Order: sequence, then C-alpha cells, then structure tokens
Amino acid sequence: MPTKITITEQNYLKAIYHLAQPHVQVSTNALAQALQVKASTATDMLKKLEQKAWLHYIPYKGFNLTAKGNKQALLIIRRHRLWEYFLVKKLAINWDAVHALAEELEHIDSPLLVDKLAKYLNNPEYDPHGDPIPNANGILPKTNRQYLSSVTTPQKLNIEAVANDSAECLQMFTALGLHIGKPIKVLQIFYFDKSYQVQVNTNIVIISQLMAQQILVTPII
Amino acid sequence: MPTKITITEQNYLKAIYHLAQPHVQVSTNALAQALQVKASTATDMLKKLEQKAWLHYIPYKGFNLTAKGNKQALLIIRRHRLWEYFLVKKLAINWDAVHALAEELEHIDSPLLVDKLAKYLNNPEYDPHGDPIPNANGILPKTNRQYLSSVTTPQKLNIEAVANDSAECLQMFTALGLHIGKPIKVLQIFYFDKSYQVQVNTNIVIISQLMAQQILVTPII
DNA sequence: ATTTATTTTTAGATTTGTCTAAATTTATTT
DNA sequence: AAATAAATTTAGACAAATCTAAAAATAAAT
Repeated sequence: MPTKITITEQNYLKAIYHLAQPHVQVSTNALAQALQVKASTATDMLKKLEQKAWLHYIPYKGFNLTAKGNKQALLIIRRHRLWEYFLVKKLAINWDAVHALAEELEHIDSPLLVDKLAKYLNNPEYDPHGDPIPNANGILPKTNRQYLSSVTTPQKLNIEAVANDSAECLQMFTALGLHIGKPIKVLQIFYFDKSYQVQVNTNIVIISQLMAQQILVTPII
Repeated sequence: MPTKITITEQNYLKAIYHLAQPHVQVSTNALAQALQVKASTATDMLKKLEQKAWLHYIPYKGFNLTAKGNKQALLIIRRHRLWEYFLVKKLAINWDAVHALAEELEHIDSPLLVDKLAKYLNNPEYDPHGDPIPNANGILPKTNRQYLSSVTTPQKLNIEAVANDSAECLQMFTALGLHIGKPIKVLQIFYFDKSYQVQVNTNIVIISQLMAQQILVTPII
C-alpha cells in the first residue's frame, strides 16, 4: 500500500523538515507559524500524520519525522529544487520569482517525471540558490557549509548558497552585490548588532545579522 | 477582482468545453460521467460556476459557458498542450504517458510561467497528438480537419491529430502503424460496423468506428 | 511551592467537494 | 392525454482542512 499523500500533508512534512535542526525539536507554534495556520490546526494535522506514520507524536511532548517522513520530505525538496533549476536555467525566469512556482510544481509526485526532468537538466547537484538537491533516494550530499552569522573572525569566504529563497531576501542579496560562488572577505564583525562588514570585489558593504543568518559560506584556505 | 479558480472548477470548465459541440448542449449526466462524479455533484458545481459567471445555467434547461468561461477553458487547454509538448519533446517521455502528467501541470495558473514555457518551446502550434494549442488570448487557429468517421468515400487523407490522448487510444493508434502527419488511403468503408479499410504505407489495416471517431484528417488534394 | 503565563490540545463550527436517497421536472410511450 | 421512464435537482450527510473559543498541560516567575 503506497501511502497516498495530500498536498497539505506534503507541506507539513516539508515545513517540519526545514524547521528541525539536529537535536532541536520543532514546536507546534513554530510549525503553525511557518504554515500560516493556527496552532490548533497544526495539532489536528500532527495527529493525522502520526496515524500515517510520517512522524512520531506524543501530545504535549513533541514530534519528529520518522525515517519514512524524512525521506518523503527530501523527495519533495528534490522536486522543488529541480524545478527551480529548470525555471531559472531553461525558462530564464528570474531567480527571485521561481520559489512560488516551484512550490506548486513540487507537489506533482511522479517518479517518471522527476527522473526525466533530472536527466534533462544533467542531474544538477545544486539549485540556483546554491542549495543541494537530494538524490532520487532522498540522500543529501555532505558539505562543510556554515552560516555567515556563525563566522567569528575576519577571513576570506566563498558564498555557497542563500538558505532563504523568498523574493525579498534574494532581491536584497543581489542589491548587496552578492552572488552564489563569489568570494568575499569579512573585514570586521560589529558585535553591537551582529552585523558584518564585508568586502565584495572592491565594494565594502554591511550585512545585517538577519541576512547573515541566510547566507551559507565555506572558508577559503 | 481577478476571479480565483479552484482545480476542481478548472476541471469542470475543461470538461464542459470538450463535451460541447457547436449547437449541442452538454447534459448534466454527460458532464458527471466525464468527471467521474454523480449527477447531483455536477448540479451543485454548476450552481457554483453560474454564481462565478463561468457559465449560464437554468435548472432543468441546460447550461453553457460564458465568453469568460470559454476563454478560461481555452487557457487551461493551452497549458495542458504546452506541457504535453514539453514532456514529449524535451523530457522524452512517451506520448502515451504525458496526458496524466499534463492534467496536473495544467492547473498551475501563472501567465509568467506559461509565457516563458511557450517561448522556450518556440511557440508550438500543435501538441504531440496534433491538437492545436490556443494562443495566450485563448484563440484557436482555424483548421479544416474532420473526423475520419465522417469520411464517406474512398480517398487519400492526411492524419492530423488524435483527439483522445489516453494511453489506451494512443497505444492502439501506434500499433496500427499510424502517425501524426502520415498520409493514408481509405480503400473501403464497411457500413456493417462503420469500420474503415485503410492503407498505411504498404500495410492494409482495419480501423474501427470508435477509433475512426478519434482520428482527425484532412483531404489530400 | 504557588501563582501566573505560555503553549498545546480539545470541542464545536465552517467551507469545499463529494455522496445517497428522495423529490421534481422533462421526455417517452402507450 | 395519462402513465411510465429518464434526467435532473433538492435535502441531508460526510471527510478534509481550516477556524474560534475554551480547557488542559507545561513552563516561568514570584
């Protein structure tokens, strides 16, 4: 019995996956906020998802994805990122407009379609925002990325990805002169507001804490 | 107020469009059967669609699409056929598998996406089954096609399209050695069961009435 | 360790799209 | 034209996903 999954259920699994950090539980409130529903609605849905074995749930205690739920979430994310890649690289749609479209395309749950799409795109490893694309088995490549916000000393870095692909974030990212794959140099960290003074090419810009929490970097050795 | 339309409503408009012939009213029963729902369900939906001005509906008397509903249906069909073209020509998915996928893709109602897709595909005029693709204004090109089933005398014809893109129909179409764009020669019409004896290349095959009702042809002068 | 505040869950209602069964209207047949 | 059959609509019910308001459990603060 290949468990049928609704679009709503897919959205819950994906949101839980994105909110959950290693050793950090997601709260019902956080989930509800992420999905723009009331906490009572989230609770109802958690009970349903528990029934279908997508997650473990103990009332008042918390919840977390089962192996099955985790894989399902990764397959949804795979579809989302493949479609984003397609929209940007093939249809030439601006990268700040593709997220909303991929949110719809990702729900078409056809292994044939996804497989053919991936082949057509030459099995890309990263989407246009630099996020890694899970493989057909729901496995993500390991990376040594860290958030810019976790960097504590001035150093040279490479920009690997923007974790937030909303239009607002991406437009600001671009306006700062940043690009995926571009090297930057952290000149100073202002501990007053946890902002970063950064050199991009010959420009010097300030990156706020909130933005720094969205930018993934690797150190340049 | 750009009238929001649900997936279900889209499916009803499309079904009504496909069932309606010039001067032929669609019956509630036929609509219900096409959508695999009960007649009472179709009635409920007709009332809702009437409220939203997609169609005119007079209880017990019948219904038909408004200009607005007609255009909406054609835009859905445009999306369906563009996606079918993409799936066959770009993703190399078999033409008998694309219909079901296009049924899902067609519901993503984004003018930007559709416009970019059409451009990417070079604004094709016909989908892989030979069906014409309405333009962005919902206008279909005029053709002089007729159903093979309406042909009454032996003659040479060109196959233009298969009106039914279900896997079952297309697999049989292919098995008969037929192709879109191929010339055929009607040798005899058996009035007993309204089947057609047809020459395809050097082969001679029999095409049943039901199949002949799905094949669109133009006379070769 | 109580009290207060916050978080989460329960209870009951709403909307959408569907159903079954009954009633009504229209069409067909004698 | 009356009787019968077929098509269509109405009435009432249900599941999914949501809401508001109230209750219960947990966490924080005195």
